[in-house]
Amino acid sequence: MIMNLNLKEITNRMQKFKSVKGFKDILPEDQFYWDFVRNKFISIVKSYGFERIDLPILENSGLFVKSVGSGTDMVDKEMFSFETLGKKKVSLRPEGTAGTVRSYIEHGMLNRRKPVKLFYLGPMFRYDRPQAGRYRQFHQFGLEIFGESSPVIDAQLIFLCKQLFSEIGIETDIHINSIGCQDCRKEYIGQLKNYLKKNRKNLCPDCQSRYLKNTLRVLDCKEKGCQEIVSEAPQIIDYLCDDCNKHFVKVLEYLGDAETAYQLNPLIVRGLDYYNRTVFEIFPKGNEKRQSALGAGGRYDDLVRNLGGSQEEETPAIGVALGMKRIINILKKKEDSGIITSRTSDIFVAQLGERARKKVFSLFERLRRLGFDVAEDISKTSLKQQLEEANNLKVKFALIIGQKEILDKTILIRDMESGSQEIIPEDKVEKVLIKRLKSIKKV
RNA sequence: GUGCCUAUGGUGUAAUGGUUAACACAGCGGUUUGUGGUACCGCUAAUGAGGGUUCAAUUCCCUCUAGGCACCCCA
Repeated sequence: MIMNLNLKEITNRMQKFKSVKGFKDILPEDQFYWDFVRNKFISIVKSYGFERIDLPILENSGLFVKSVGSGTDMVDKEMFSFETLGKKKVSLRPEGTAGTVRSYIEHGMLNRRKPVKLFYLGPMFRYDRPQAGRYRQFHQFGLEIFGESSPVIDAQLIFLCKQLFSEIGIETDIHINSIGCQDCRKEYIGQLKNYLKKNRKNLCPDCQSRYLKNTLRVLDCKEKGCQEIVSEAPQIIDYLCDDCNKHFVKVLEYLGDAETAYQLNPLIVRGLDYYNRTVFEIFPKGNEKRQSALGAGGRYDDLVRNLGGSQEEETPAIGVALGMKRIINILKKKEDSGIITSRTSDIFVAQLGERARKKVFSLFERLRRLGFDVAEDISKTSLKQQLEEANNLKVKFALIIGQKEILDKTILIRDMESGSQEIIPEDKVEKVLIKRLKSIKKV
């Protein structure tokens, strides 16, 4: 019989079968954190009127090319794409908005009462090089609102994000900007190019190419030289058209009234093509490094039409995506997160001998159906091992059934804290347990 | 894709160019088999892979692999 395995030997042997780079298991001991965050988010978001939508992980590659945009790194270099046996080009979704919009159009949701508020959660995939807070499969919680252009919606969504985090004990900084509509952005990019042209020689090599391909991204370059140049650059806010400007001012106004602290950050431009007007990013308080962003979002008023939705009717929209793992990492670091991180129960059912063991089958089920939080370790034979497990589960009472109890039709009830025991008739178990658990909870 | 760093039981750490690689936690078992938490005892279990230098390598060097970090980009 194999007593103990050498894990190294095993992993060497199974080298080829180890988990794929950047793809992680979520182990049982971490599930408490995931459940905690998911449950909180879902319940809050539901009370804000969002409905859940579950979308396929695989979409036609074209969907992302058209929405996120060719020319973005996400689409050009980071998608897990392949051909199906039917020669269709498909990709693992690198983000959630595109699929949600696709579904919105495909199922005629434009006929629903507006605004249509949806939330999703699930894995996304990007072929990035893994590092702190970044994985190739990562989990997002996303919110999308369709059919409402009012700036109050922008403000509400941002406000809601702030609430989500504060409810799980994380304080955040919101960075916000407006990148205008297509028209004013075009105007601005022209101006920016003009300005950068003068300093073009001093830009880093990356920015040289950004200048041509994706001028806006020069704004959030990390190079000192570029930052200096950028600090003097024209800001998009000064080039917003009337409508965009009004919209943005209103958003800030609503946020101000809701006492949601925010920071104007003219350097936020977002890397995806579909954004317009309001864009924002959420950071843990005091930590504004790019890779620690907990979430980001913005308006995408033209995306529905661009993906083939109603051409006559406007479908303005806005959304946000939150990175689950980064959130959980923060919670795990916090000593006092208020999350119970191990399995617990109220009652443990222990047995000694074959007849008692058979009895426990039905007793356990009887108590469980009555709503008790009950546990067992039915494969064990020694009482010692069973009480040990009862202790690990921090149960209040252990029920012990052995030969004697079977014959007498009784049950031994042990108070795990005090160690005192009492023999009670089997048919009174429920009553006694209810009474005792109640009295404990009162105290 | 570019640069840098790391690799010792399941986990966290220690030590060494030379006898049996140490410690803690976890796991398993025991302290007379119908009693957990505390205590005591015992057991299991490691130098990522390959090559080189050397009488001798876990230690020094190279390659590979894996992991991490920063950049890029992003949640």
